[in-house]
Amino acid sequence: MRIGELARQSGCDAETIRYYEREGLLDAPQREDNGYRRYGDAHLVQLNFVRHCRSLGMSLSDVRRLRDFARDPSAACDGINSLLDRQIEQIHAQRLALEALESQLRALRHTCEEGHRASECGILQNLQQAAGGGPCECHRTEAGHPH
Amino acid sequence: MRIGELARQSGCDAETIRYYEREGLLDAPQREDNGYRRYGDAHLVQLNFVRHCRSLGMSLSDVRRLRDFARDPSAACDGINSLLDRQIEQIHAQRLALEALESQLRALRHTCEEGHRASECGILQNLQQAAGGGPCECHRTEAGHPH
DNA sequence: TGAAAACCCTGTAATCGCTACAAGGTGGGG
DNA sequence: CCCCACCTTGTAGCGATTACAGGGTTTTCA
Repeated sequence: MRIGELARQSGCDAETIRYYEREGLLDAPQREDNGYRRYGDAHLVQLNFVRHCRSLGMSLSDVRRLRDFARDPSAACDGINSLLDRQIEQIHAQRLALEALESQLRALRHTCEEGHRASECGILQNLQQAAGGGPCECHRTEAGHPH
Repeated sequence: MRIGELARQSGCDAETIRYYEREGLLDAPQREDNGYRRYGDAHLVQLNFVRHCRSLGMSLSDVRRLRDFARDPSAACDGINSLLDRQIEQIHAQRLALEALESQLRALRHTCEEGHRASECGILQNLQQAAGGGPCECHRTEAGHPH
């Protein structure tokens, strides 16, 4: 199949496929006489592998490492396990950070209703106070929360 | 104060400060005869404002918009509120995505213990199966989960 | 006084994972 | 023959920094 067909079957943009080839994540395909890339089913599997890993939040260099493991079936798989452990740890930390962020933003949001002028806006007041070194709703400490 | 001092007081790298100035997030400071930037306390407050908004996950263009609101105290603050609402919605969606990701990764991780060879590694098997169009632990449907 | 360390300047390129061109070649149908 | 869809390579853009290179200036310490 040609690159457009591979793009359709994988749901991946043709330019992204060429990008993966340049980055060494996809084997370079044969070429037709006119220079067009000619792919086989093995390329589709390779590409799905990359997309699936990406959907799990892995970086392209992580995908490259997994591909290397897959090509050397006798190698110890401890590297795979620790790669996943690191990935889980990273996602976990990001999730905790986003949870904190969301509650900070909600606290800040509660300091203003609609229809004010900017000078009376609790949100803006909080942000400006914080910039001046003062306290703010979004970064207040747990102790002493009035709710 | 000079840029190094401002960097120390704000906890922001000097190169980042120059970048903010180029991007119009920080007023251009006066210059000494030798061309060095000379900042006042107002600049520190401006910079803290930017850093605080960034710590809430806002983009630089959002910060610019907030700055514009802060400079026009008589403007309606509805724009500020909806900016925050959009920001909350975005962070919320990201958090949900990360939660799903984390549980997918943990499910995948459980398919392998240490000390195997790569060919026996459940993780790699799952990833390769998924690439071939088959089922995988990380993206299985809720129904029929054996645990 | 003189040298070294620490600071400052501008401008440019790198990061990551794509995405979007520009400028051209190829293939098949009406 | 023309048009449209497809393919090629190469280059530049996104966002928010970070990291130089290649210079000039100031401070410090012996």
